[in-house]
Amino acid sequence: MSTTRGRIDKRQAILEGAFTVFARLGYAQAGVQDIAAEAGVAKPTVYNHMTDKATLFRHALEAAARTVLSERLAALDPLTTPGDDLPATLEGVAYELLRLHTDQRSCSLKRLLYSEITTFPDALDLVLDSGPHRLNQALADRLARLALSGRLRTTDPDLAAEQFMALLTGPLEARTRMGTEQIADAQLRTMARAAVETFVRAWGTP
Amino acid sequence: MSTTRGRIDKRQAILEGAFTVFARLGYAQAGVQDIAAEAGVAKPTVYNHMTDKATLFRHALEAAARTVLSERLAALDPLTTPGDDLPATLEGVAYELLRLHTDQRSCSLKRLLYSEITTFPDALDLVLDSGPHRLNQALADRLARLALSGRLRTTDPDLAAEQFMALLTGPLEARTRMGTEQIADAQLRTMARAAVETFVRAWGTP
DNA sequence: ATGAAGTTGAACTGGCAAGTACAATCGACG
DNA sequence: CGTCGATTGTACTTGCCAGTTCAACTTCAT
Repeated sequence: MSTTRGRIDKRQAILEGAFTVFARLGYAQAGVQDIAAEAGVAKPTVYNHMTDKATLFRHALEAAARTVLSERLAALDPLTTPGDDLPATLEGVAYELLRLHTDQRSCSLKRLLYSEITTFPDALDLVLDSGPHRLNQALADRLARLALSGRLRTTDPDLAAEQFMALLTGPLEARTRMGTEQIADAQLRTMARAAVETFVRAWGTP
Repeated sequence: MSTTRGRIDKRQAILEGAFTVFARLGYAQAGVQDIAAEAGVAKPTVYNHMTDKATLFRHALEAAARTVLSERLAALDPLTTPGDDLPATLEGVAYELLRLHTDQRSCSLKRLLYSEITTFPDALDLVLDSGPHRLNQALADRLARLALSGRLRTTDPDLAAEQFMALLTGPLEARTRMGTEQIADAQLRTMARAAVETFVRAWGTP
């Protein structure tokens, strides 16, 4: 096997520590030393697992992206079995998505992507392909089912999914000051309600 | 006066050059040397005008933000005298806003903000206060007029403005791969139309 | 036990770039 | 013309940090 597991995989600790430190300081400011410390590991150990600071960054991003995506996909589950009250179900999902979109890891991931897009153009493929694109796809699938069963009037589920997410997460940027400030739970609920109301007014069945 | 103008103000050239280079390479990778070259100026001259690389960055951001904001505000003008066909007017404004949101300077500004938010927390105030917040305000004002004259059914113009912008620019992120790819003009028109259609379905008067 | 693989701390190298010092130059204005 | 201030090129100091080396140490499999 490639890595022995004498202790609980250092590799995992390194990736998590790397993401934490990169998120806190940015790529340039983060020292490999800092990362090693955060992971509870010596600097040479980092270089045992990763050839480069750059590849360390890429792998850390990739791991974080995977986690974030799976969380978001899970949040869509209630849409497969919507109760009698569609708006209520939508609101629940919307709220959950907002919560996930405002948490620490998501915000940091987005910031890191934006910041290093110039120096790591390939990081985009690494993350986006396993990112919003797949989430949109999944949401569109659910919405298509709802349209088929006559509970939505949209003819283009992909567009509907795109707009649903836009209504939901668009206002976040301004309200969280680009992810630097947390938002009260009550306000998240209000935002979810507002987004769903507009969406349903536009595309719901009377 | 603070700066003589023996030649056409170097200061301006420096700020523009700085923004260009910062946008191209990111803060860390951009060398003051590069910036001086881009501005057609010697390195010590840069330090004559700016004490620091950091303050140079701040001033460059601030200047760019001012430009971007004024362009966007100007795009709202048609809403003050909407013709008989409100959706058409909205579409025109929407398209113009999309065009501005996808241009080089806007994208770079957004990227730079996101990337250096950790190292320059104060840059947020510098830009955001003169940024989306004021644009939202202006748009909300226009929408309030429309609501008063019975052409929109919304009761909360601020919310309406927020959602209009969200519907419009939300889909941009995915489609431009976070601002790294340009979008065909025709597609911008389609997106504007889609956003306006949904907005009008939700809040327009029949 | 014993040896292989991995880990550790510390110290070292090398390169890169911020910021500065300085002497030569340029341009404006009296 | 001559002076003053800003500008220029160059070269230097300085600090930082990625990446490496190495010898000592831990862990585990056989």
